[in-house]
Amino acid sequence: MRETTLKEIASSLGISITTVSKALKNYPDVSEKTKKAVIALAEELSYTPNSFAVNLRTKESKTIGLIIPEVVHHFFSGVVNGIIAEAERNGYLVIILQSNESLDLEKKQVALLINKRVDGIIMSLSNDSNNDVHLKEILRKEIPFVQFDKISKLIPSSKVIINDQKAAMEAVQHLIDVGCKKIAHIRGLENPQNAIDRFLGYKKALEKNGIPFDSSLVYSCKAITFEQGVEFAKQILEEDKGIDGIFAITDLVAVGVLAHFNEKGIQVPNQIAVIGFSNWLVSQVITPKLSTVDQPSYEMGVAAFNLLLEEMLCRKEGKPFEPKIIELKTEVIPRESTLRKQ
Amino acid sequence: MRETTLKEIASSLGISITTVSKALKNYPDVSEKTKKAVIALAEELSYTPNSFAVNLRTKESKTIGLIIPEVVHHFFSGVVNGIIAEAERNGYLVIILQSNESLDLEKKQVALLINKRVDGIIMSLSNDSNNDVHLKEILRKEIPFVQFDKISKLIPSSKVIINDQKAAMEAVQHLIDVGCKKIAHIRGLENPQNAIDRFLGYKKALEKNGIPFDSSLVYSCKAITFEQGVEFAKQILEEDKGIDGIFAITDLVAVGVLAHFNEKGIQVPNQIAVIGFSNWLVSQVITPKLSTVDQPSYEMGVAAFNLLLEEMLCRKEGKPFEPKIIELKTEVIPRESTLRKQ
DNA sequence: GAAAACACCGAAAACGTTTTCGATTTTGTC
DNA sequence: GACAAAATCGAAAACGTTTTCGGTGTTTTC
Repeated sequence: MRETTLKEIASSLGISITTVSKALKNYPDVSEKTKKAVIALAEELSYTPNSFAVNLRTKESKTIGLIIPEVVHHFFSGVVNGIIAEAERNGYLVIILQSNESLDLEKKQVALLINKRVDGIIMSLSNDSNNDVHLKEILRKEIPFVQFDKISKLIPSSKVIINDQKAAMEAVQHLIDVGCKKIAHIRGLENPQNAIDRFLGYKKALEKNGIPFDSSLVYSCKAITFEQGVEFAKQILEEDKGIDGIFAITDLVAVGVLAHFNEKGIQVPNQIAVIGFSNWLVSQVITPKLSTVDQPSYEMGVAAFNLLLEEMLCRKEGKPFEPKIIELKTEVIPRESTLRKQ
Repeated sequence: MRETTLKEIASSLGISITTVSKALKNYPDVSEKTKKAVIALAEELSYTPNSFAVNLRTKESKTIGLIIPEVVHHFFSGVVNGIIAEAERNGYLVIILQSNESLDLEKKQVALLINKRVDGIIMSLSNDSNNDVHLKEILRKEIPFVQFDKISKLIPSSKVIINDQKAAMEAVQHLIDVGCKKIAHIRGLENPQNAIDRFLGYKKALEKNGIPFDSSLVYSCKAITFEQGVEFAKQILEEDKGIDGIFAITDLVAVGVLAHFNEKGIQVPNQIAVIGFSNWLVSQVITPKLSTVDQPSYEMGVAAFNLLLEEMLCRKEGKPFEPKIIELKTEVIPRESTLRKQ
């Protein structure tokens, strides 16, 4: 299947390649007559420009790269949606790579995208990634770059984030508002900024309400799983410390807690109230429905792409670019797991 | 940031571009000495070939396109994972597009991929897609093409599928095996082959066990949602037909059913047993844990890419390609929602 | 010592497009 | 009718690579 080229149209019409090209791009120095003829023939032969040649000539591919730790995660799926949709709306395609939380893989993938010469890169870092040379390389090459969600504060690029600390504070405040006096926190792994910030938010909320912080009420996940939630729920019941509220690092873990409480006949929320984080699909279909904090994932994707686009346009004109940071609003969503009957 | 080119290396070493290119690609007609020199300098200048130029010259981009109805779906996330991982392992990148179940969008996206000149296309069709011209166009252009999951039987391309009918039969057989006598089916939308095949499997299983088919026991979803499950559960209880088993088109719907039954105090599985389909994450964390049918999503992605790769290699050598169909095994996963205490 | 074989290199074409700049033709003006 | 201005076109370079094919010069063979 030979594809039609400008050359074919040109020779078929007895004019030059230049003129054909200009006609199709509506240059002012081509007569209406020839424009019509060219466009008609192009249509007939269903001409479409060879993007490889265009890329080479224009030095851009209208393609961006996206690296995320995992697609399966509900939150990332939402972001991916937003990025893809917004990119497409602007004539860009998206190459997606998954680091699977592996720093090595992440480095390889950055290198891959750089030498594919994508027009820009959007990333959410893997847990161990921080200030490494592969991220600096992106900046050094002046490749438009946006970080979102799991970011490195040390890399001065545009960013789209939520205020995890504030969001966590609000979640814990919500527990306090419904009457919880002794609130436990099931926190995430050690490294990720997310986990740290949410923990700090938990602490601050307690402080603000004059509740003394008690480190024995903090349970640290070894992995972010349902089973981990079940386990801590079991432990909490056994320890019988009088905990009446739990803030979990994420919905999946919270659901594990709920499952165990259901099994043991613990009344949620009246005995113990539970709130999660991220508004996973599962939080809406579990019994009792899980209160949580909604992260605007789709909007995050849209914002990330738009920041990238801004930088791409700016760089194209040779101007220097000033990174921007967008902080999106989160929202506590109260559901059955915290709605106490007074 | 100027990127190093072959030309720069050549003039810097006082040799021709040709020789540099050959040296880097380890051609036999370059002396070891010049090879070493070239490689050393290339390393030093951190040369990487301009992929735009390579694409143009070689007419391939080592990039494939993937169109799916939605990423958020747990099953598709798994497939995407498999495709991306296997593609990367073979030096290919993946451009992902989402049709959002819109035929129009799907058509545009196929056109987009075609004129991006991806090396191949993998697709799961939107619900209304079937035998349309955009799919035929892919074949006509002899672009390597693999369909998976939601396929069109009318388009002769390679395919990776599960046997929905057989899987559904096994699910229903499982219900029968645990003692269900009157089994309802909550089926999917009208068009998708999936929904049709699962319905047929339901019917066949009944037949095989001498249970008369009763069309009033089939409930048709208007949308595949949790709420739809709740609604049908309500209806089933109100109608009080003596239904003691339910096979739902997918886990999400089944979870809706369970939620309502939980609320109404219906004993699952002893009064009514429930089985879903697809093994969503949610099925493992709901109470009672939902029996379901596991679809090997990751393996599906791997298989799809490998079929595509096979065709890409074949076409490259100018040979004709014979489409292959791979059928992957599914497995009934019995959990609490069907495990009756005898 | 001539012929053949071999080792090494480079010129040049090709991939298909975009854009600059100069050339030609047409139109307008007095 | 002469000249300027405007309208229209095309040659050619450029993007950076890959690959064919021919040309040297050197070594081997009998």
